[in-house]
Amino acid sequence: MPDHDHEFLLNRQTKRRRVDIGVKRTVGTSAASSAVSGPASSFEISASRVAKNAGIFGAMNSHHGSDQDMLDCAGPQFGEGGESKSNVLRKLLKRANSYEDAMVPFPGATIISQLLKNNMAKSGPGAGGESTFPSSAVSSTGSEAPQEDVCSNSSQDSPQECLSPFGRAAACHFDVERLNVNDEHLRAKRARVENIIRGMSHSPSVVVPPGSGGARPAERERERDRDREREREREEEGHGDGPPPPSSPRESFRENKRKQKLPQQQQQSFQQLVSARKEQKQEERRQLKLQLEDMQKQLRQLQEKFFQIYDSTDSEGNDLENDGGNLSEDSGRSDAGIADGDLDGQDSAADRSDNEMSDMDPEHFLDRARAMLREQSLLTEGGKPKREGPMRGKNQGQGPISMRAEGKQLAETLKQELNSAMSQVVDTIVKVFAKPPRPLPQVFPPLPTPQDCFTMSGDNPSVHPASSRLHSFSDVIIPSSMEPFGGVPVPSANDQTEALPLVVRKSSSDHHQSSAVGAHGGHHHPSLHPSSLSGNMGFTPSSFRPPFHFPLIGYPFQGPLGAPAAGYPGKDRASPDSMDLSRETTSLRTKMASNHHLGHRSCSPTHPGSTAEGLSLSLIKSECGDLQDMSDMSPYPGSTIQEGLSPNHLKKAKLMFFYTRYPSSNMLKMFFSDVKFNRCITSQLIKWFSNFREFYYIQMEKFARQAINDGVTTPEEISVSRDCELYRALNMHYNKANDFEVPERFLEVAQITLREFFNAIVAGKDVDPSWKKAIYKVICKLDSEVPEIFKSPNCLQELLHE
DNA sequence: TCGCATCCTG
DNA sequence: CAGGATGCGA
Repeated sequence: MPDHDHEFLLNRQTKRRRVDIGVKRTVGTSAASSAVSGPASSFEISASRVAKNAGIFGAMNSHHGSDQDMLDCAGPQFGEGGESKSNVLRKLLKRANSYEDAMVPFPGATIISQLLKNNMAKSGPGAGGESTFPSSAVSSTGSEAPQEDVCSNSSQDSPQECLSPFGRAAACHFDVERLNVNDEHLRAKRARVENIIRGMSHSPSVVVPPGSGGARPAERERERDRDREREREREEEGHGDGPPPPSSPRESFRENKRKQKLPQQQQQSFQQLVSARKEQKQEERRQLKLQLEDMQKQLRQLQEKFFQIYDSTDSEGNDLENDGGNLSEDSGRSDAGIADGDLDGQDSAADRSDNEMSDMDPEHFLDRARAMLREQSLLTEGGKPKREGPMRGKNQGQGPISMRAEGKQLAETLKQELNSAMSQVVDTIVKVFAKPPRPLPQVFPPLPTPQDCFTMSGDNPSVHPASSRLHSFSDVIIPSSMEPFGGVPVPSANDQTEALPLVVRKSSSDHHQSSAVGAHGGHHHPSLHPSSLSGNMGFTPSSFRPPFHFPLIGYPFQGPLGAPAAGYPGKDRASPDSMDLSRETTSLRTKMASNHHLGHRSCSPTHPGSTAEGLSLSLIKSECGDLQDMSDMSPYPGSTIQEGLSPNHLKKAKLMFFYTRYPSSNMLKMFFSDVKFNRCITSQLIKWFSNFREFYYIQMEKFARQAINDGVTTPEEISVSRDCELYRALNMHYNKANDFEVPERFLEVAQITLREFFNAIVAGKDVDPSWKKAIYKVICKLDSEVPEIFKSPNCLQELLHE
């Protein structure tokens, strides 16, 4: 919006300030904090999170467990070493995130290298007192391997390792002979475990976050080379404390790191014990890793099988024929997949042979799945014997075959379910909208009290009171026919076009539907309703009611109403109006949902006036109890309720202005009985008349002054006729089409008003800022009765066709 | 304080 | 014609 002048701006700002205050209050803390410190703090939060994640990335153990780990790590130092060590290991392996998750940030080779390196370091030269170098420089993968990396590695490795540098010193004292003896063994083990880990990191379930230094194939190669170098290095170091061979700075850093871990002074026996335990643990870890790897393998197999199942469901039709062919293909595929993601070839066979037993686990699982599927098929297809998997000649191929069949069956079952659900939904909808005319439930205008609602629907005991209540809409009665929709707010039910909610209650509510569904039918075209529902109210959350309510034309507010039936063909009468409405839709500036295009016709012939007039009645009754018998008085029953004011309503209001300049809200409700009244509608109508008056008085003042300027001296000289300028202006404003004969009384009132203005101006009262008030007081008493015809929602047609 | 009416502005 | 601001009366 353009800002015009300072005052406007000021006003705006004032208002805005108010709003902002409110916002501050509601959004309050976050807004205030975000003003200055908010972003910073949030950044800090996220930064800390990142740090934590970095911890996770940098360490096998996330920081959640680090405290405990540290405690555990500290344990051995105080004497309960063995127990806690194995506990730590178990804990590590049992971590909720699973081992492989923890491994993720670690290139498998690196982990193992680190682990083994730590182990080796213990058997490395006892060059104590070496300077400590930043461990980050040791990173073999180029990823920043922070100190905690080492620590957490070692924490998983051995508790003592966490106690760097002093605690580590204990662990890092070593036995040279033992190293020599174990070196080869260790190397072999290491290679093996590295391969395992590589295979793990190949596994599809192991996602190596990009940029986290994950072991990519090329990197792995380099890694392995580096590790070999390291081993060579260690060998050299192990045979003598000679100067480290000339190596790259990286290598020297690595060595320095190793030296950093070297002990200063420790008792040999304890170290030996520790070393022995380390060996044990190493073995244990290896076993565990192997197990883990096997489990991963099984997981992959499972994935393969499920993929096959879904493939078969996707391409059903030819899978029966192709099953045999696919068998080998599938088995080959799965084998290939395993081998591909597995162990770089070497050791894979041995590792797999280790775990043939555990291969049974997925099979068990699959058996269970098959059993379930069979059960399902029996239930759904009357126990048709299903083709069982043939003899289990091949372990790999058998699963896919039967799984294909079962998967296909599963797919069929699902399809059947979906089809039935969909057909149910469709039937429901068709029933709802295509049933023969029955008493139409109608959209209620705002019902201030539930009693009104009951009054209206109370005549019919079949209408559940609750169902005719407001449900989730504050001002809309959801007819009982909506109950089949799960009693959920209609908007959501319509918004969600999926069958889900419907399906859930389809059968249980079916007869509800059949009884209540008919209430919808009427003259509506079936196709009309979905659009109206989805387009106008579908997106309206039940908790949110727009200021100008969505139309519920399709849902007349009331079901079978024993109310007076006037047998009025409302549709015929209303349709012209609705046509007008649809023509003028675009010009309508009202914010309410423009429901007029559906407009004005959902009344049934049998229960016509009871809808609209009864509605207005209920409204009026709620606010002024003396009008309860208006339904009998109303000669124009038979229209439906609109949720908003249409251009025709505006036109009608303008015409009404010829009779009344100060209509009461009750009068408005009476005369706009086809509108579902609420506060906003009332305000809008009042505003309309206020605007009419504004224009009217402006014209009066203008012409009064003009008369004065023209030399008129006495009010008697002033008269308002149908050919005077004033009349034309007014007529142009309120009766633009000039298709309404302005009542004579209006001319009189205009004349009186003009003279009042004239007198006031002549008397100089216009210096008083509120000088018009006296005039208003006079004019407000000049209202005349508005013809009854204006009470008809279709008065425009009637009036304009007369 | 609320509702209404007017005034002002767009 | 609508929205906001303001003023006034109950």
